[in-house]
Amino acid sequence: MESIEDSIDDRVVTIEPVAPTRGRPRQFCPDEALTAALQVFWARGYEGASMAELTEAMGITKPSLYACFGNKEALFYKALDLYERDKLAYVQKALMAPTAKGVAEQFLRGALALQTGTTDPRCCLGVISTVACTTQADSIKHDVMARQESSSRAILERFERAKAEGDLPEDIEPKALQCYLSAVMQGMGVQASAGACPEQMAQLVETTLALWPGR
Amino acid sequence: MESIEDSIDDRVVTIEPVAPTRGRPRQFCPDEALTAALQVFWARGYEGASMAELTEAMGITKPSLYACFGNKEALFYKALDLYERDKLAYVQKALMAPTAKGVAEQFLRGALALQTGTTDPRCCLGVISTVACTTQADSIKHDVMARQESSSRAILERFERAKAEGDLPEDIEPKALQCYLSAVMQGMGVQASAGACPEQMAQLVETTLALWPGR
DNA sequence: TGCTTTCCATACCGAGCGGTATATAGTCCC
DNA sequence: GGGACTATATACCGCTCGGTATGGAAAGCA
Repeated sequence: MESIEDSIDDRVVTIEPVAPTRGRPRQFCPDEALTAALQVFWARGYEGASMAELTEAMGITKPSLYACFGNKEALFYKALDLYERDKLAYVQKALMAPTAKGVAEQFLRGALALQTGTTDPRCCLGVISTVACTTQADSIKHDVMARQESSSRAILERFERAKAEGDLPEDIEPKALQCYLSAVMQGMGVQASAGACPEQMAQLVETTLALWPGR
Repeated sequence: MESIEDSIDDRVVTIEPVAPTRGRPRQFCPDEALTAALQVFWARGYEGASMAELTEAMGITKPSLYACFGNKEALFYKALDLYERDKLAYVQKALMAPTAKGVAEQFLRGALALQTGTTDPRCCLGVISTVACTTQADSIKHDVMARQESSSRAILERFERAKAEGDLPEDIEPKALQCYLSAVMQGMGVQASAGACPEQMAQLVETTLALWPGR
């Protein structure tokens, strides 16, 4: 299997910045099609989403999909970019909260809102990809893990600053607290995937906040 | 697709209680084969494990597998029984701890030991099955969720008793605390699946215990 | 009106999937 | 020894998978 480095390198959510003026114009909107593809990947995971499902949801045929997006793997990466941009926008805002507890609150409430909404699939796409990609798609898994790692590092740095600023007790290790917060959010994703009711997940968030150390 | 009710109903880990004295004797040990199958399911999930992988790991051919275990679904259920019996034995012991915090500690340390061992796959088979079964295998998913639900109920009842006994603060809801503990353990599974190092996971356990309310 | 270029629709490809038909090998009862 | 019976080995089934070849349709340019 060949790598698709070139299609990974220029990761842009907008597929075709400038429309070619020659030839038959395409009869679908790439952004809308990508949004539909994201819904399918989000609901079924990378390996669980078949090309038949994808093309049907996107409203296009397979040759159109391959011409526009490359292949299944490249399509997933572009959908992942869209996911990060649209659905994970709360991450940047959360990191700017004034205290460590405020950061945790923003993260937990953001994840809760994402996972108890009615329009989008439940669970976190990252959790699905991390746990479910086993057979061939470990390049997918590694990429998703790398993205999660970069966000974990941002939280860690924020918590280190918080400890310096006195938001956290002396006996709390920032790294441990970041792992802990990540674990709670990932656990939320698993429970959402299992169909937990929104009230329970809200209780989970409140409990975590009630037990949070420091301010 | 036909249901396999009959093979689900008589769930026994030991496959054939009495060996038939007639005909050619089978040339493998069903229990050993099932143990090998469990390792494959555990590493790859239900849908990720192919019959080719399973038969190779079990050291038998496909007709032997089908004659002895039924089909892939029945094999998974029997492997799941074995998993619960062998790997989740700590659950029963954990419920008998004297305090709520003791229960949580036993659960967290049991899950930690299971997920940082070197011989077995990481992550929790339940988490894998809950998150990863999307396409056809929702009967698998529902069965796994039902088992998890029964264990959740046992924790809930234990926490209700703990609250009556004064182990938990008044403002802590047992149901919320059970969801919280489950989420932390499921999050541990996700991180183990992502390849987190044992030290980090141990820190996660310690942090959770340090923040635990009550005694 | 050609001609080039790009996109769409249908049908198809090899590979792998879960599952099985068939024939052969091995063990007990008579 | 000869059936009856059961397990094994090989080859195969229909199906779906991701991906593609091919021919025709729609646009700009001449």
